[in-house]
Amino acid sequence: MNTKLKYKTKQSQDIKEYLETIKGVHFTVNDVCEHFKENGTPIGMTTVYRQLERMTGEGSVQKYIIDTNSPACFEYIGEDIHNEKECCFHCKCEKCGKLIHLHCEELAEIEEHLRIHHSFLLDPLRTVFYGICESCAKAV
Amino acid sequence: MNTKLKYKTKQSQDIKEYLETIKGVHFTVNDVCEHFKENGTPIGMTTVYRQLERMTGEGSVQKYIIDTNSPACFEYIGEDIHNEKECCFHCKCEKCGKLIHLHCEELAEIEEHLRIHHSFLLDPLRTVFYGICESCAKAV
DNA sequence: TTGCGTGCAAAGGTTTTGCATGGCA
DNA sequence: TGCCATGCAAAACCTTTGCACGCAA
Repeated sequence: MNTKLKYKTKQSQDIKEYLETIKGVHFTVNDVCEHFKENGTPIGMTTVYRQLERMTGEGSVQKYIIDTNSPACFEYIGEDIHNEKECCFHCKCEKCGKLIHLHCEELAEIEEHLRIHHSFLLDPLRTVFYGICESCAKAV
Repeated sequence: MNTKLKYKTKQSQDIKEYLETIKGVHFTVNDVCEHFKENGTPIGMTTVYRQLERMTGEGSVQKYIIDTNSPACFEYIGEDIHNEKECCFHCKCEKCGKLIHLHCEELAEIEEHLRIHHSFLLDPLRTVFYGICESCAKAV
């Protein structure tokens, strides 16, 4: 599945260039397609899926599955991931569906706690905290 | 969506009875359908979906989304969950699929932290920690 | 009798696959 | 020229929805 890219095609380069501009931001396959459609140089949906799958395998892109009936969510991390020690968590609002990006040192301690006390190696990129966000809580 | 059950139908009772026998084990909608098909009293797929959705809303069933291309995973927790003030977390091993129940006071602090520092009301029943369990980590 | 739950069929949406074409090396 | 990446179309898949029927109260 994680086939290496052997040819440098215009599409794969365009996708990578675009992802560089939205580093750290969540997006869907459709978002990418729309961008290039508006840009005047449309890229096939299948190609986007395949490129993202490849990049996910390489580690430069992270894939999140938020809910059954919403499209998969991706995030471009970049190729220098190994330099960053920063731990990233996600909160998903069950009401409005908003996805919140958390870079919190204190939460990173969870990882340590689980490892030491429960012998469980947490995958922070895959783990999503579900609950109610601030604005939705106020609305009630 | 989370409509209350007003009539006690044979199907909803059968489903609940079956789930009692597989408490704490994860299953798919198809698993439930297959059980009743083999049992000689088939229950429609739609009904299973709707009952599980209702129970998820009530909190007696937890829903997990493991991967994009695999069906949603459910777990029957039971109805006595609300009597427990204890905070219950789940860890899911990404390799063997094992589901680990955690009753840890220290982890309950996450809830408080998210509420105070991030204004996020965590839903512990919905939240799953993903990672690698002890035995799978040793196997590597 | 009232109206809720059921279940079939169909729709809806996301993701994957087959295959011919075009582009990179 | 050889072969990979592309992209259209179609398939595959899970899940939801519409609607008529049957059953619980």
